[in-house]
Amino acid sequence: MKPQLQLDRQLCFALYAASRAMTQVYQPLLAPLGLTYPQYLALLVLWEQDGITVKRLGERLQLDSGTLTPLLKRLESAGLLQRQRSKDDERSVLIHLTQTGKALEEQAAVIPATLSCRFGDAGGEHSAQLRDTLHQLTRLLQGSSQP
Amino acid sequence: MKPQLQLDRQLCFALYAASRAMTQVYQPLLAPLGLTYPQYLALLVLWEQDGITVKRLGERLQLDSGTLTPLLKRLESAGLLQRQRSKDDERSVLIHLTQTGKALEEQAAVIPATLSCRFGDAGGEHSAQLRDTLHQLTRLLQGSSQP
DNA sequence: GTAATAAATATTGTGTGCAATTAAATTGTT
DNA sequence: AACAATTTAATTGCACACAATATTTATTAC
Repeated sequence: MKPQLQLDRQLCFALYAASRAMTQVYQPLLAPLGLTYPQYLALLVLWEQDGITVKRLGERLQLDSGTLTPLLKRLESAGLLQRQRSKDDERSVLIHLTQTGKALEEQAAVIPATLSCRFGDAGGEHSAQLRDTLHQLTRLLQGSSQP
Repeated sequence: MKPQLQLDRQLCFALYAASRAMTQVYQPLLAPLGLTYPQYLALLVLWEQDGITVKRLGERLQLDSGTLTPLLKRLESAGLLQRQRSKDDERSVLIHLTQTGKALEEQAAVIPATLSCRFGDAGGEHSAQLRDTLHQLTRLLQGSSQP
């Protein structure tokens, strides 16, 4: 057995397990809103900036059209947003929240509060530091594949 | 706009993005071995402990049979392992690496070295600390859903 | 101004993840 | 022993991720 291959020593597995555990914590909070976790992330972006393109959304979430197109179609048929070709540049598709989609932000607003109640420090100093470390790591990892 | 809903403030998104970025770094290193990233993780466990059950593997990876059964079938048809019902308890399925599956460990062994070369500290103190923090977080998150 | 190139999205196909259900075997209880 | 409850995998169905390709539109070269 090669020690450098032990599962529990792998940063990659620690990330993978933590990310999935996090998703599972969100899932019951999102179910009442009829959202999946990636759909929620997409809406976080749209609540910040409505009327952006699929490309811009993909940049924020680090997801490509292969993932976003069907996801956005589902949100569209749920009545939360509309997709329409840009008139300036007909290659682009603009995403606009509907009133329903905008209104959902009110219900989503309680989620972070619920989580910090449940986990104490979840919104605090410690978690902000971890978050920043992870963002740094992400940049480092992404930088390596595009020299 | 509600500040507590900003994407970049969410620990959950930092995790999600980092985990996917990590997977993408591994992907080109695993492709020559004919492995996907979750398949690699499963093999990490099996190189540590051959002949375990699907249940035990699922406990280590935090994955259920819905994910593992098809994944293991693919590894079986790739000739890396065999699945057989336990004679002691016919509910269980034992997983045994083939010679090919065992031999693959040699090729996989260079992956951690490649990564620490590329990222400097990737195998060092700093990353070990991040890894432990993430494992703690995972335990915290998992504990909350099963009181 | 047209041909080549690039950019944005959509489509296709494969492989996860995971909830929910099913099926079979084992264990516990009476 | 008989039967209920539990355990273990497999199956089904849905929603991502993502590579690869196709399609449409815009930009660049000439």
